[in-house]
This record gives sequence, structure tokens and C-alpha cells, in this order.
Amino acid sequence: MNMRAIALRAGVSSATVSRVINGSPLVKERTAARVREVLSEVNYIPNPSATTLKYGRSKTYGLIIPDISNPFYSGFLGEFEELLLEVDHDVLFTSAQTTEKLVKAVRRMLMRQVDGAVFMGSEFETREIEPLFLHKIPLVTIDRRSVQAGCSDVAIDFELGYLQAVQHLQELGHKRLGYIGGTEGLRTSRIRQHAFEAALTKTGLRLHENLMRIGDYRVPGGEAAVRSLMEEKAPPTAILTANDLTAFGAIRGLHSLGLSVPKDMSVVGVDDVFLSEVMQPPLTTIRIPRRRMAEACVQALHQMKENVDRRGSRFSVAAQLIVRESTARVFKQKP
Amino acid sequence: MNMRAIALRAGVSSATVSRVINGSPLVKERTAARVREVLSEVNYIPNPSATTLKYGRSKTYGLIIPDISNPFYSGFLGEFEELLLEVDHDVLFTSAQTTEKLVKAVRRMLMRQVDGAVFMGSEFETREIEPLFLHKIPLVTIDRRSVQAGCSDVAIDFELGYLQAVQHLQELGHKRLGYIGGTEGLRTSRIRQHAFEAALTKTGLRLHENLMRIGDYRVPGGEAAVRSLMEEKAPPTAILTANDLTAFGAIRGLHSLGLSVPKDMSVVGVDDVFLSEVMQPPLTTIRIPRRRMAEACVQALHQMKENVDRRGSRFSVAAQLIVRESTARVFKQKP
DNA sequence: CTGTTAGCGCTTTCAA
DNA sequence: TTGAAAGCGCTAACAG
Repeated sequence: MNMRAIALRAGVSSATVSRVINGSPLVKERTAARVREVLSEVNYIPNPSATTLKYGRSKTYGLIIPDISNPFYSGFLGEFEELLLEVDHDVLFTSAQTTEKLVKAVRRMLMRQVDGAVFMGSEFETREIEPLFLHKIPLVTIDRRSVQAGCSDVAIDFELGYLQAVQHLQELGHKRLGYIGGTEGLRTSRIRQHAFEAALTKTGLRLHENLMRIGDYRVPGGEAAVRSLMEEKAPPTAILTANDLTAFGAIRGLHSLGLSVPKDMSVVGVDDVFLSEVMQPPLTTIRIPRRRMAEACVQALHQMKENVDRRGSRFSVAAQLIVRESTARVFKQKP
Repeated sequence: MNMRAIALRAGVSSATVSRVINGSPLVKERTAARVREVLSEVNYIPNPSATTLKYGRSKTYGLIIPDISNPFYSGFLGEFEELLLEVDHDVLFTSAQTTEKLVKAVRRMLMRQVDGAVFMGSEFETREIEPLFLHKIPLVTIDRRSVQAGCSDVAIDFELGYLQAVQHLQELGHKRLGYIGGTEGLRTSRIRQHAFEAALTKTGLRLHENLMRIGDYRVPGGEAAVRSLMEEKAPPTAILTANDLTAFGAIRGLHSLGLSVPKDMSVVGVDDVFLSEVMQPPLTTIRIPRRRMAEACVQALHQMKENVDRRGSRFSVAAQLIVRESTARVFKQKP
């Protein structure tokens, strides 16, 4: 049931039907009413591929994430899809752990003529992403902290969150804080670590170089790191991490060493993923506001659509501490 | 850079380019080689909306799920997307908790001319899904246990899984088994409960009507149900549930009552979601093989594409017990 | 073996 | 205020 069929039934031309559907003011109200009547009678379903073919606009935004099984990303996808639904757009979802998959994902974006894309996760792989710029696809990156023509960035401000976390631990009597960071070489890993270090400086706590470890944003990395951390002569009394999965790994590692959280060790995560409050113990974590991230992405995308050649904008969403039960008063002070 | 441009550079017509791209045997190898050369030189990107417009085929499959924050669904999405990538198809992802959203989701499927759709989760809402049948869109349902023209079903076989779980508990000395089911009125809730009851029968254990509760497939439902369960004069020594989130809720409820899992109570989940082995305690659960589910869906979809009017097929994937640490020998037998 | 051409459904000039 | 028509890129039928 296409526009011509509608036009036929309404006794007008398909151009008029198109005008009515797109709310053009040029149509006489009487005519428009007749068309609308037919429209609802026959349950007309528009065919966007015609418009896409003609104008290269698809009412679709791409989303590239490294791994949907990470609940942080699936949570974001949920928010993103919900927002796009409101503005009548679809999402082209792709996961891209490897470079090879990323290349394919980018190609799919191009083929489907997405009106823009959000690129999350692993380091910005310039070479693979290049085609998006060439084809003037508006792009939003997360926490890359850099913008360019047709490319905006949504930064996650960790400063406040880590500061709150460190202050919280300080109030509980902790002095020796350990840190398990994210994968080496990622900008967001450096940013998180800097935020942690800045928090130490602000609170006057000492930075113990030997209590710093590298993780992988996943459970195994956190677990391995915490084991290494506990081999120190003077291990920390509390550990901050780069994300919740790392914190879960740390907690698991501690349990396997016969230690209890938060009795023997306090642990703080980052993200506040689904289930983090259901964990035992419920995780104290620095929440990244996924909804606001998604809102910023949509806003950035819309904004860039106006003029792809203009330099993109910077957005920022602030992470905040959520205190639950994985942190507690320090048990025994090392002298 | 479209086919005509390629044709121009290769000194052929766009029809020949099309034939080369689609692997037609009609093209002389020498010509084909020249075209292929140009193709890779200029990095040609096909425009599927032209094909979609012409033939109504989109190389896209729809996926309708109730809630992406449930890790079972995001896990499935990951598998599904990965499989579709291999066969060069995209996924149109929609979440549809409410009837209103479901209607919109179905409309989007129709607009985007999906080649088929997978409908997961809540009860089959016939009225809302109807348009998919009208438009002859191949459909796959999950555990609806019923097929029709253009509609296949992937059943989840819980019988073995629940039997293994009950046997496992029996071996640990448990006799009073509680059950927290899924939302009332859903077919899959009845199926799971029947599988549990059948397992009791087979193992010769008694079914305690007063130890049966209703959950909601989410954490709060499990928590509320377990509290109610523990108010019984003779509470169970082990609890089986309808899914992992329910089990997590149950464990949380037990903890808040000062009980320990598995020391005071054994708990068994269903799904084996991401993080269920990271939970404290790691969850003993009846794993639903998501990968094989996704494979069955893709197979069903492909199969129905051949002939939409033929009655769909039934597939079945078997759930299996994964023993971890939320189950243990019964502590104190009630006399 | 290769080229020409029609037409998928839509929107937007341009003409009336 | 409305209609006619072109054209987006692709593929298959048909012609050569």
C-alpha cells in the first residue's frame, strides 16, 4: 500500500499525499482531511528506503560498542534506543571487539547510510574510522576528549566521582589506597587514573606507586590485579578500580584469598551497572549517568546534522559516588 | 561512488558491474577481473536501499525483546548479531516492554522491510503481532511451543535441566524444595514450573504446594517471594527459580533475613547470565544455551524465507545444569 | 557475453 | 492549491 494507492483512493496525486504526510501547509485543509482519512483507513506504512535512496538520509543512527555482554554497554544501548524511538529513528547496532569487526561495522554504517554514529569503547582507531569522516557521517565519541569537524565528544567527568570516593574512604579511616586501572594505552584509562590521583592530592592522601595495578575492564583483570596487590608487604586497606567488572573481579579474588569485603578490604567500582547493587556485597561505585550520556549523544548528533563541516561540540556528564556496602571502616590500621 | 561510476571506469555497463558483484557466471573472466580491479581501487560501497526499494528485501532481521537490561537478552542479542554478521545481515533491534512500544516496534519492522523477525519474551500478543503475518514476515518465537504458517518456534527444553537440578539437590540431602516461578499467565512460566514438577515426580520427591511462589523474572520478585517462603512454618531447604534474576533476588532476600547461601539454603537459577558465576556465591544454574538458540533462530529464518506460506518448524534447545556454589549439602534436616 | 532499460516509492521542483 | 515528472541506485528481463 504505497502513496500512489492512497492518492488514487483519495482522488489526489501522490505529491499531495506526500505533502499531507509531511505536514506541508500548502494543502487545503479539506483535501488534507480526505487524505488523512484514507491514510488511517488503509493503515499506510511508509517505505523509508525510497527516501533513503533519494536523499541519502536513513533516520538511522549507528552504535559501535566493543562488547554487548558488558552490562554498561547494554544499559547504554537501552537508553539510546529509547531516546531514538521518541524522535522516530532506528539504531543500527554493531559490536566490534576486533579491528576486523570494526572495519565491517563501519562499512555497514556507510551502506545503511546512517545519519550519524556513536563510537564507544576502545581507543579511537583512526584508520578504521576514517571512512566515516570521508563520507561526512556525524560522529560522537565517548570520553576521547577531542573534537573535530563532524565529530563531537561526550566526556565523562570522573574528577568529582573519584574525589567523593576517596573522601568517603578517608572518612572511614583508610590511608593506603590501591588502584586497579583499565587497559593500558586507552585514553579513558589515563583519565580515570588521573582523576584518582587528583583526588589523592586534594585529600592529602599519599599516592603509593606500588599499590597501582593494571586491569582490563573485565572480571579476570580485576581478579589477577588484586592477587598481585595482596602480595605487597603492606597491601592497601581499600581499592578503587576503573570499572565495576574490575571491582567484581577484585572482590572475587579477595574472597578466593579468604578475605572478606568490606570487613578486610573496601572496594569501589565505576559505572553502576545493572546488578551491581545486587552483588554481595552491594557495590559502592561511581555511577556514570547512562541516560544523560545517551541524551548528550542524541543532541550532538542532531546538532552536527545541521552542518557536518563545523567543528563538533564537547559535552560532559559527571560521575557521582553511590555508597553501598562494599566499603566500610578500616579494620586494622597498619602502624 | 555508485555502480554507474564503476561501470564508467571499467568501460562496461552498470549491468555488468552488478553481475560481477553478484557473482553471475555470465561475465567473461577478463571483463570481471577488470571490474573487480576498479571495485577495489575506488572502495565501492553498495547501497542496499536501492535493492530494498526494488525487491522489498532488506538483509535485515528484526529482534523484539522486552528489556535489554536483562543480561539474558543482551547476551542473546550479542550472539544473534554475531551470527547475522557472518551471513551479511543487519539486526533491527527494538525493546518493547509495553503494548504501545510493541506496536511501534512492529511498525518499524514493517517499514524497514525486515526479512524476518525474532520475538522474545513476554506472552505472544497476537493482536499486536498480527501485522507481521499479514505482511508475510517470517517470524520466530521463543518457547511459545506453537507454530503456524510463516512462524517457527524455538522451544527451550527445561525438563532435563530441572531434573538434573533436583537430582543434584537430592544427592545433597534436600527433601523440601521450594520454587519461585515466573510471571503468572506466561506460557514459559507454566513450562518451567511443569518441568520442575516433573522432576519432583521422577525423583520421587514430594511437591509441597505451600512452597510454591510467583516471581516476575526480576530481582524484586525473587526477593519478595523468598521472604514469603521463609514465613512458612516449615520452609524449604533449597529453592529453585524460574530464572537467574529471580535467584539473585532470592539470595538477596535470604541475606537480608540473616541467612547464608548455600549454608542455610541452596538456590538454583535458570539462564546462566553473564556475572552469575561472579555472584557471591557463584550461582548454580540451569544454563540456556544462547548461542544455539540464536543459531536455531537464524536457521528458522532462512528456512522460512524460502516459503513463507509453509507451516514453520519447531526447534528445541536443551537447558543443562551448571553446578557452582549456591548449592550445598543440607545443613539441618527438619525432623 | 554485454548493454539498454524499466521500475521499485518517495519528495521536490516546476508548471499550471 | 494541486499535479506531472524526474531521479536516487540497483537488478533482471530482454535485446543484441
